[in-house]
Formats: sequence, C-alpha cells, structure tokens
Amino acid sequence: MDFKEHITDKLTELTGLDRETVSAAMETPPDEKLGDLAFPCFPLAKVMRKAPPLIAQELASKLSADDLIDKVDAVGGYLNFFFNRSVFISDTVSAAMDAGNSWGSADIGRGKTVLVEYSSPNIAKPFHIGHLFSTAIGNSLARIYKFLGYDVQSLNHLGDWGTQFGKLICAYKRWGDPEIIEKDPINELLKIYVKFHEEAEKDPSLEDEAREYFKKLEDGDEEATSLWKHFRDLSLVEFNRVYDMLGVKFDSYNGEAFYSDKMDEVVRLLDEKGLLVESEGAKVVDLSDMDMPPCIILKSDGATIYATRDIAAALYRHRTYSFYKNIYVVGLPQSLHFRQIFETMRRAGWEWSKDCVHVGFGLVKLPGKNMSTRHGDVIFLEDVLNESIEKTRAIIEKNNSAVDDIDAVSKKIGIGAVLYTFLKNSREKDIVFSWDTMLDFDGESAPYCMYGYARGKSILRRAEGIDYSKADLSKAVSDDAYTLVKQLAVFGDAVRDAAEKNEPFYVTRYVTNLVKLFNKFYNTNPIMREDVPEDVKKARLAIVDAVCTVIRSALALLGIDVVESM
RNA sequence: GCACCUGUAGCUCAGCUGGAUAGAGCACAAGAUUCCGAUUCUUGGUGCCGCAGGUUCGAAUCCUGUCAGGUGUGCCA
Repeated sequence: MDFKEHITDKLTELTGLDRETVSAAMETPPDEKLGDLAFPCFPLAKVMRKAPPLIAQELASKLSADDLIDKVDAVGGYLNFFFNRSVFISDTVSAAMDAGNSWGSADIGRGKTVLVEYSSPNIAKPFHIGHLFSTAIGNSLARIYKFLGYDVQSLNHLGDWGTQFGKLICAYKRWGDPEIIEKDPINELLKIYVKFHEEAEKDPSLEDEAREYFKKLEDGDEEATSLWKHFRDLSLVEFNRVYDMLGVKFDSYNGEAFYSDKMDEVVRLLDEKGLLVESEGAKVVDLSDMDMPPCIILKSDGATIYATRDIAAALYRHRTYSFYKNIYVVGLPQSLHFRQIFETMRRAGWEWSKDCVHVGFGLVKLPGKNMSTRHGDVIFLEDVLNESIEKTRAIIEKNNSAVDDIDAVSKKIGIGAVLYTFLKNSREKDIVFSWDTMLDFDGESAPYCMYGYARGKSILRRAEGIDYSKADLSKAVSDDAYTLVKQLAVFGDAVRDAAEKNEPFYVTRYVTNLVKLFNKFYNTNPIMREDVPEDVKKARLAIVDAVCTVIRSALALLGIDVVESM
C-alpha cells in the first residue's frame, strides 16, 4: 500500500482539487518530528479566502487516523501526516526482500535505447586522472539507465584520428626506438610527442612535416597506416588494463577514424538544406542569431573538422540504434561545440537532434596549473589507483582484519575510494587534484559505505541458520529502524532522479545516507546479542538483510564493488 | 567584447521546478564499546547564502543589474 497515494486520495476528495495538483504539492517535512509527509495549504488560501493555518486546522479536523495513518497535525500552514510505523516498516522491508537485487529498479526504459559516449581517450596519450571523470560518470550513467530497463550502449569514441597522428609519426620516425616503445608504449610515445612540441618551437618546419604525414595517413599510405594501427593497438592494450581494473566495458570502440569516411555525406546533406555558407574560405553554418559563432563544416583547405566528424557520428548512431537518448559525457569546456552541432543538426531537419544531450563535467586541475599532455604535466590514472590500493592494504594490515583475500579486497576498496571522490559531488564542479583528498578514507567515502555493508554481512553470517524470511517486522519498530526503512523506501526515487538529471551523485548521496542511518541503527538496536528476544532478532535481521542488498545495488550503480569483509 | 559555468560554515560541498529554525563531511573539542568487527556511534557551533534592487503572503532558490573566479569564443579535439 502506498502511503502517499492513500493520503493524496483523501485530500483530493476533501479539497476538491485535482489529484495531480495535490500529489505534486506534497512534500517531506524538514524534520522527521514534524511528520512523514506534509501538505502545504498556502496555495489554497487564495481559492478559499482563508488564512493557511485556518485551512490546515479545518482539514485536520476532517481527517481521522486509519490503518495507515497514525495522526494528522496542523502546524502553521502545513498539514502533517504521520504514518503507521509498524505497517510502513513491514510493507517496505518485505517488499524490498521480495524484490532483492531488483529493488529500486524499473522498466520505464523497456524498448528504448540509450547511448552513452564516455571515456574517449586519445590514442598514444596517457590515460590520466582527468579521463576518470568521464569514465566514472559515463559508466555509472550506463549502469543507472540499465537498472531502469533501458537498452544501453556504451560507446568509447576514441581519439584515434587527426593531425596529432601526423606529429606522432613524424616524432616516431625521428626519435622513436621500437624496442623501448614495445616495453612501455604510452610513456615512450608521450615522451616523443612532448619532444616534438619542444623541437617544433625551435623549428616550425616540423609542423609542416607533421601535416604531410597526416595527409599521407588520410590518403591511405601504407607505412603511415601501419604505424597508426600499431599505435592504436598498443594503446588499447594499456587502456584495457585500466578498464579492467575499473570494471568498465564498452560495446563499441568506434572512434574518430571510424567516421572519417562518413563525412562527405554530411557535407552534402547540409549543403542540400542550404545551411552552408562560404566565409573566409571555409564552409560554415551561420548561428549568429543564436549568439553563437558559426559551426565550421569544411576548413578553408577543404578538409573536414571535428564538428563534421561528430555530426557524422550522430547521424550514424541515429541510423544504427534509433536511440531514445544520445548522451555525450564530455568535459564542460566543449559545451559550445555541442550546442553548435546540435543546433546545426536541428536546422538540418533532424528532429532526433533533440534527444542528443551533452553531459558536461568540470576540470581536474593540478594545484596551480592545468593538466597538459603537451608539457607532460599529467597524473596517470593507474598510479592513482595503485596508490589507493596500497594505502588500503596498509590499513587492513594495521588493523589485523580477518580478510580472506587481501589483494582482492584492497583492490576493490582502493579503486572504489577513487571512483567515489569523482562521483560524490555534482559533476560540474572542478576538482583540484590532491593526493590527500583523493586518498581520504574518512567520513563520506567509499570505504565508509563498504564498511557498513561488511558489518551488516558480518551480522548476517552470525545469524546463519536463523530463518527471518517471515519475521514479524512490527517487532522491529524504533525511531532509528523507522528512519532507516524510510530511506530504504526511496532508493528508486534516487535512481530516477540520477537518470533524469544525468547526475550519478544522487545515488552516491543516497547510499551514503543509507549507510549513515544503518550505522546508527545497529549501534542503537542490538541484533545478535543474547538478550534480544527471538522475534525482535528476526525482525531486525530482515532489515539488515534488505539494507545490505540495497547498499550493494546502489554502489554497483556507481561502478563500485562491495566486499564481504574488510 | 560576447557566451556558458561557478560564488552557501575555517576547508570540500549539498540544498536552487520558491515554503516550516539554511544542512553534511573534514578539521577542532569532549564522550561511548561487560561489544553484533572503532574504517563505528553520540554531543558540541560557526553563516552580510558574493553585492544591490525587484516579483511574492514567503527568496539561498525566480527576474534585473553588478562584482569576483573559471571555461570557451572560426579553420585542434
């Protein structure tokens, strides 16, 4: 039985308002002592020509307690409802236990395909800490949409094309040593790439040489192509090592190169629509009426540009997947670019362009400077993950914890901790990288959440043999149990909010609060102690079981694995 | 210049489709375990919600202006 619907029904009948209005007006009081659900009477004041507090009192006097509602209070202009705690706990916990891993999930996405483009590192460049932002958010969104029943395709739009490959080939031919590169590909390639930029400052003719190499690559020159493929293969091996650590999987690695032969059509289509105008030798789409600079489609030398490529990719995805949503998890600095290409696609008459959405995120900065691949100022993601894993291991060893497999456990906690710091705040905030905050396991953190889960599982292990599946949940009623179960009930809301806003951190906050309440619960409500009556024990165990399941589900949506003990 | 983002406690941030005394974590201080594992829990208090106007019964939240920081701004991605 849904408490909110029940109350909405009653109020709808009483006020004569339509159901939607009543339901939308309902809110949760700021303090639990005030009640579980509130109906503000302010909007009624105009219609009824009475003061809100008076209306609240009148309504309160006409409402009586029933099976679901314990009490109705008028406080100021608010009408506050108190649920029957026993019924609420029983209903919620048994529903959650029945649902198990699917608690909080939905099927609102059935038959709809959501594309999530994320991570998208550049070939032959290091996978640095900045890439984790896109990877963490994208992976989490993919999992969240799946949980809601959508068919999700994870797309890794690799940066595997463009003039930087000309530079790389140029640098390789001058300074590359195949043996060293074989051993440590990305570092070596980065080294010669940085060297290229240093040398090019002294000798600008290098840039021309690089352009020529890229031209060769575009023309299908055999040597250039085989080098390109070699770089790409080496890079993917390294990237996959990191993706494996993070538990990230993609359905497609079609990058920029894949679309390089699909752009002529885009140019033709845009031209047919009469969108292309000549400007300073280039072909552009004029967007000045939208306060935007023009979207360049063909450069003055006739070559295509990334806008063209991205439009070609969007068109390809529309044809291939007929998507419900096409999400780009790409840094905020590119928001103008996306506004331009989305608008261009809209003008091309592609109504599906409205389903394309740029999910931006802030910068990861180093104290005092920005990360720059060109200057080699980067922090490797793998180093951060390994550092975090080592720190975790040290803590476990110090605590002498009884852990079966310290390697696996340290890995899950260490990586979870790093992921958590990227998913704990709204994505548009910049992050200033610091080893201290990255490895801060105190307070709101992945280890905190994982510890709560491990404690819960520890209690359940002690309870082996006790059948609490048919426990009388009314025996578990207490303030802390009630608050906890209320949080249990709103998991699905948090997931839906996260999807609607494309903000994984709603789930992060949700699970952190759940764990907080759970810690309090088992601190104040003893479970396996001897003096706890059997029926109370069973009821509390049922709650612990349901909570553990939800902690695991929620963390999984963030890409974080739980551990049974730590 | 123009566009977008940000400005809330000492620090890092929630809250922003207007609503009841503005909340967390960190840091700081004091306490709790005859224990179901202390990576736990409890208790402490701090805010010109950048500033100024406006709309409203009511504004951290909406509108306008303004200041500060960041990002972007035609042939890189």
